[in-house]
Amino acid sequence: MKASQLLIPTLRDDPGEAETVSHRLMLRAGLIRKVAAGIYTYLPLGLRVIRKIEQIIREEMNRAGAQELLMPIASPAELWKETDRWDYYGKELLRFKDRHERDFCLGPTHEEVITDLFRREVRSYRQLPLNFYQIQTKFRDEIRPRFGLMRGREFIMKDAYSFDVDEAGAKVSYQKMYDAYTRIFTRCGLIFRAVEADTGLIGGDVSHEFMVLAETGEATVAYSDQGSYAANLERAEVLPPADVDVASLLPLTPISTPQRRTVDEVTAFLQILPRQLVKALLYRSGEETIAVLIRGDHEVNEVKLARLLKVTDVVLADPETVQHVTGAPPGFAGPVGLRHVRILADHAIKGMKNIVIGANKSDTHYQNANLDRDFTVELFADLRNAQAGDPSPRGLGVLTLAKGIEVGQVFLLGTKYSHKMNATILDDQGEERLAVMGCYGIGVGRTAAAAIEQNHDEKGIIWPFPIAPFHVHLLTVSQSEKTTAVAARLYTDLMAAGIEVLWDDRADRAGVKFNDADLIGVPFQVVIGDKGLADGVVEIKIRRTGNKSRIATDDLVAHVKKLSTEADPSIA
RNA sequence: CGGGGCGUAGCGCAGCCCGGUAGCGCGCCUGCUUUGGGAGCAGGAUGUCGGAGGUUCAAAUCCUCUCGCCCCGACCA
Repeated sequence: MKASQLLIPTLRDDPGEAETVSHRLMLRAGLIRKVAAGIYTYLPLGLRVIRKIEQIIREEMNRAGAQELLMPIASPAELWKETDRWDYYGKELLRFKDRHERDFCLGPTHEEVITDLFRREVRSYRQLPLNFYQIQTKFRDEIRPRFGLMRGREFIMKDAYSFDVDEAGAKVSYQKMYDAYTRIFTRCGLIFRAVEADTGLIGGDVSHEFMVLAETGEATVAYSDQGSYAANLERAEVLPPADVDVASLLPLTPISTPQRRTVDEVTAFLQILPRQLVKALLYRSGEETIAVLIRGDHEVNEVKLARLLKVTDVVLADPETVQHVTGAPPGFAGPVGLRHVRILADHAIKGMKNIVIGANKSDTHYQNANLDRDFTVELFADLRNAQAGDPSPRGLGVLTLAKGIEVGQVFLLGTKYSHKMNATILDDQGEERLAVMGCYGIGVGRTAAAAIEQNHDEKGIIWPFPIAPFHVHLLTVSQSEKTTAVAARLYTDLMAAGIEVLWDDRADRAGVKFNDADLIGVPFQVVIGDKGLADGVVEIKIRRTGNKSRIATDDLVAHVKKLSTEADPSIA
């Protein structure tokens, strides 16, 4: 296509509203424009990238045996009430009423709608397994949309739902999707890891997230430096420590710690290490208050805590509650003499001796507090975040932490939805059985954003070839008749050879075109000008490496074809 | 929702403290020159100063309310 006929509003300056790399570059390169917080228009160039990613997804989903359909974006409240998610999903579900005052919502995900379809249309195990997918706009009224397409409220998602007659079949379906996802993100040119994940609101038992490793990621991934173990930090298991402190018990001693509340303040004041101190944190879960003991240098993992308590979420208690429960302001809580609340502790506490801990009295801590002698713990559990250097829970290597962008997640749902919505089929014995489900999502726009996070330099985007908006950016750096004529011919020839070409035919100066081309990030730039044509050559620049070479005009098409095939074998 | 910040021309910003003519750079339009890494000269257009109310002879500027947006935290593809 010709740049003179496309809206590609590149920006010379960074827009003030964008901080992250992908958000900034998407705005600057003219891929997207904001309409409202977390809601964007995809401009022609941005849409081409989206369509490329969708196409890769479509091919791999089809190859994995899934079938495409399209569900509505508006869905009636009744379906959501069947699974209780009308209440459970909270404010993220954007609700509205139609003219007859009937409740509707914009679909944030489609388990209810697809399960409804399934129970109406599928009767027999002979029809299974089934896997339906769609690529569609979702709406989640996020608390805080941010980073452009990374976390929008309205976003394009591929969601798939598998139905099997039993758990074993569901696992096969799950594995097929896992494999398809691996191929999809590989084809998109991303460096990613599949990690064990928490199941959150969607529910179910087994889940993996596909994380694109990037500094700007919102999630933290813990992975073994030697083994295959990788998990979202929310879920990463921590083994109980092997070593036990064998020191002899010293007498419990109160010590004045005026105004020293935090771990840093107390340890500095007492000249001890954070690992010799235990924090007692009070959490609220519904009406209940729970004390959690955690080593000074560790962090509580609230997802683990909530799972242990079998609740959906826990929050730190407010200062009033702390005062009420412990009799002291926050910063001085401890298990010694603490009554009326359950006391849970991380495994690491078990082996500690002579610890420093809050005394439930303002400006006071205890030294040499000891388990059993001075306080008791109802339950020890894995309640902390993994840290770099922790042994891998699967025994091989130690954990490393990295930031990741979650571009996809797969869930083995089991019968959570089929049970609530009574989605049954007849098995080979003529018995009614609940369908066993899985669900599988990919954030399409987020994948594009993640690709930019991973592929850019100071000049702009460097698209991986398979998802680039165009393959070749043709730049005419002269307005001469000869240059224009050669460019027109190459433009046609390249397209005839199946190459997607963006021809910058604008009357701008060379510098403007070069800079825009580097910003937009099409993999190959072909520069046509009088200088080169005098020698019968054009120049080709590889955006990623910056390497430039001169190619005889007549050899260009074959050369580009070869480069393209190397860059994406699947187009051969 | 809590904390922080910002709304002035298409974009990036100054002006606000200390009330009185709305400004700069880029972009845009016209003409001439230029034409291989964001051109030069000349001329030109563009603002409900986010909105409403108030104070004042006078408000971008002070006060009150309100809306929007961004960033940090709790949620998620």
